[in-house]
Amino acid sequence: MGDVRRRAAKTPGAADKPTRTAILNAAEAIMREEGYAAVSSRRIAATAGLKSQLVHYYFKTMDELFGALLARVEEQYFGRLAAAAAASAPLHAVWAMLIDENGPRLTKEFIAMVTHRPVLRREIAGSAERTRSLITALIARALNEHAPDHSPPASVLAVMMESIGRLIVSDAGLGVSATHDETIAFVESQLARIEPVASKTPGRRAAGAKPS
Amino acid sequence: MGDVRRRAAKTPGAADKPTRTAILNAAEAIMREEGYAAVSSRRIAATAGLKSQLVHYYFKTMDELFGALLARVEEQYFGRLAAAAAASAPLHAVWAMLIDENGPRLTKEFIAMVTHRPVLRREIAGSAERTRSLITALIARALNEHAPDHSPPASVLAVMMESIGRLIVSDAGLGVSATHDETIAFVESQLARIEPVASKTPGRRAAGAKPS
DNA sequence: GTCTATAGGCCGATAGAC
DNA sequence: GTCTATCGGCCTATAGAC
Repeated sequence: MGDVRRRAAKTPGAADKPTRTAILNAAEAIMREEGYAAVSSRRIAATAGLKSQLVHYYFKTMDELFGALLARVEEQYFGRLAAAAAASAPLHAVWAMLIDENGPRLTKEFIAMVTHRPVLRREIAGSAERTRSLITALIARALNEHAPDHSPPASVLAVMMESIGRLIVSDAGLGVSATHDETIAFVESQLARIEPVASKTPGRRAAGAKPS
Repeated sequence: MGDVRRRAAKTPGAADKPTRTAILNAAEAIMREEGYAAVSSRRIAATAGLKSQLVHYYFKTMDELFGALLARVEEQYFGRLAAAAAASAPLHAVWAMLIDENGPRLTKEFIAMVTHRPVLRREIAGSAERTRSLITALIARALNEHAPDHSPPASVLAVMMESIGRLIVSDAGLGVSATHDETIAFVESQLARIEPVASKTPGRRAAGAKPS
């Protein structure tokens, strides 16, 4: 029992076949380190220690491979996003995700790839919209509880949060980081106003005052 | 007189040779429409109506070609930026540039290309820093004249302005534009506070009150 | 499922005629 | 400066043996 011969529609081994996973892992690694343009069936095979034809066995075309990789990356990403949203300080958690290099690196790569490989445009656009509305909802909820004097609408704040995060990550990729510290400090000071952080870890007294 | 046989160091015909220009034009067009990965000597030649070997005559390597294109794009970009900075409402003019699709499209492509072609990283980083400090200076000047109650530092505002602009352009490329109108409206309302727009075109009374 | 073999194409780059 | 000719390489993808 357990494996009742289930049928996968699209590709051999719907998801968790180890070789398939190895292929996607290799593709993701190459994409992250050298950009989407460096991802080829041969490079993938070399990285994963396979023959390049196996790549074509699991994914008929490269478009299909990139689609599968995108799906996997999205799934992980929204999983992490959901976890952040469920944390005690959701906005702070989401913000931490946004300025973490590793997350947006692939996102950026996929967005850039759309110009060259238009097939994935709708999927990527949908993903972007989904992220946007999730963050907007989180901000709206926080605003509802701690409304500051006159605040921009939640949707605008969501755009600001996301865009600043992306620029910081993009700059970091270029080796530019001059004004990041004060930008991050500013964003976090604003976040603290609509989502007060109750010093979670016990033992130390309330955060905020540095002993200097 | 006039052409005293001047020597160009790097490539045949330092700058304004028509074929060279045609090559760069073609490269730029392809890059803009299909992404950096679609730019090849053969595609360039086909677009410009040349033989691909001519591309290699003017640019020994593709890296050199992309470097030359970057230099040209930067020159145009900073020219426009300087003009905007000299306008009567510099921040508004710069903002208009930032959310104009055509400018940042190539910038984004070059930034994405860095992952794949690291040679240009320093140059692109320098360009980014130059833009950043120029915008920061404009904002600082405006803040100095019309200081609002409590404003973030100019450098942070510069990051915000640039990042929001980039996200809007990026979204537009994906076909996402749900919250752009209100975002743009918000940014412009903030800009108007630190850089009042004296209704330039005469005939109508002061802007701001809509007859509805 | 993994292999060998191979077709057919675009790529960067060079050599040499004119 | 522009052309023809060409090398060697990497690419996607398919056919077929095991």
